[in-house]
Amino acid sequence: MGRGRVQLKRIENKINRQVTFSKRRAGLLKKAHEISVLCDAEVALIVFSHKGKLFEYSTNACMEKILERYERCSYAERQSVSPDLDSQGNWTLEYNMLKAKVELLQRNHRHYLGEDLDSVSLKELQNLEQQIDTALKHIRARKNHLMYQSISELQIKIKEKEKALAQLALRDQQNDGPNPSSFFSPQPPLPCLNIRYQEEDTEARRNELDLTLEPIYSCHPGCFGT
Amino acid sequence: MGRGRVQLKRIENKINRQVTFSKRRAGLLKKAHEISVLCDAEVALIVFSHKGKLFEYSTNACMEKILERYERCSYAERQSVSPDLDSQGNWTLEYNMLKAKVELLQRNHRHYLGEDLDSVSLKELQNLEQQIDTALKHIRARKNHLMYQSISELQIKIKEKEKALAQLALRDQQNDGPNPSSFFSPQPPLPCLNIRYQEEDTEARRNELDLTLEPIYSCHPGCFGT
DNA sequence: AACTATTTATAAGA
DNA sequence: TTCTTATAAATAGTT
Repeated sequence: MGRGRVQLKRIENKINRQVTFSKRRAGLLKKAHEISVLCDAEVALIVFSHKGKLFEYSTNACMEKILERYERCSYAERQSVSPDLDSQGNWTLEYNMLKAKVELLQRNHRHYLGEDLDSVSLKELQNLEQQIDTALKHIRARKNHLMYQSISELQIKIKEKEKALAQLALRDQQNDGPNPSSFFSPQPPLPCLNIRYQEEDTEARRNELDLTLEPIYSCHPGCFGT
Repeated sequence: MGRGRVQLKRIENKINRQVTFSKRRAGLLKKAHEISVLCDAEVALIVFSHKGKLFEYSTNACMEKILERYERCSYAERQSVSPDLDSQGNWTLEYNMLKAKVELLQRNHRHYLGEDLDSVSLKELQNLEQQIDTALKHIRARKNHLMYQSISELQIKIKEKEKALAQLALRDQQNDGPNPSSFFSPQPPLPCLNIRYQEEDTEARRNELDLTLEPIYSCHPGCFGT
């Protein structure tokens, strides 16, 4: 488009190059705008001149949005290109803080399990020991509480059963006349608690309330891999 | 450029729009490439079709570099553009996973401290108790180990001091002739260990090795605020 | 996808 | 730079 064919190679003449740059830049921006309007496309065009001057066009003048969209879309294609420096500003700060937090918590976690203690000082060990000792007391207290609770519940249940049986026996007696076999004495409370039943019951309740808790105390928590 | 003038407005006919988009897109990419080569310019061109498909051109195929340069250059112009939404695409996923991890770890943490046990089932309490009991044993073993170690070190130190004193006494004796006062018996090992010294010594070592450990076991770890 | 009549872009010159 | 103009390129509508 012009007098004489154009070879696709750098224009060596500085003046010519500058002139051509101005003209073609205008054309390029115009065409970018046109396709954007005509075809309802989103376009971002960034041009740096040889001397470093910046020219840009973006649909609806929201360059950032388009660049963001670009990063999102192109992520699927590239696998691990470093993310926009731009985006790193706030995100990476918080992200890295979170990461540090996780690491600290995990180390913490190991220490609470009595692992990786080599780097822990004597003073810290003493603190740790005291905290864990306290924790153990709380846990045992809570456990005892739960067990006493279940004992009470079981005893109440047994009493209800006894009452029901007694009423049934009474009715039998009224219907069939006196019957010595129905005059059994109330059963004494079971001396041996059915702890197994208690466990299952409690676990069932837990599963209703909090499904995510299960793996926490397992020895190999899947989601906390190194 | 074509049969009939083109109005700068969205092409309503879907087929037409799609065709025009294809043609003009090719032209635009070509022109972007041409200005890049002819004028030694750096160009980044991003086009999203109406349907969301991404097309791009960038000088030397280094889009990220150019976008970074753009961000750097345009930063001076804009003052406070909101952080990239773009970055959110990939980031938020990982970010949210991290956040969940932190929450889980923190809950874990509280449980290991014997707090917030209301939602923990009896079975879990038993696991927890056992794990913490084991941990406590490890911690106490490690603590004992450290204390025995420091006892040994202190005893060695004392022996060395004794030796030095004995030699000094010997020399005094040789230089000044026999002197009954220099014939003191070696000091017996201190019956009471100077634990305070030990603590400070250990803490000093810890501070060299690991500055970040300090707040872990305090009751109000600053960086773990709610 | 290919063709072609036109419009547009632009290289060179002023 | 900007304007002009001859000509190359791009492309709208058609096949």
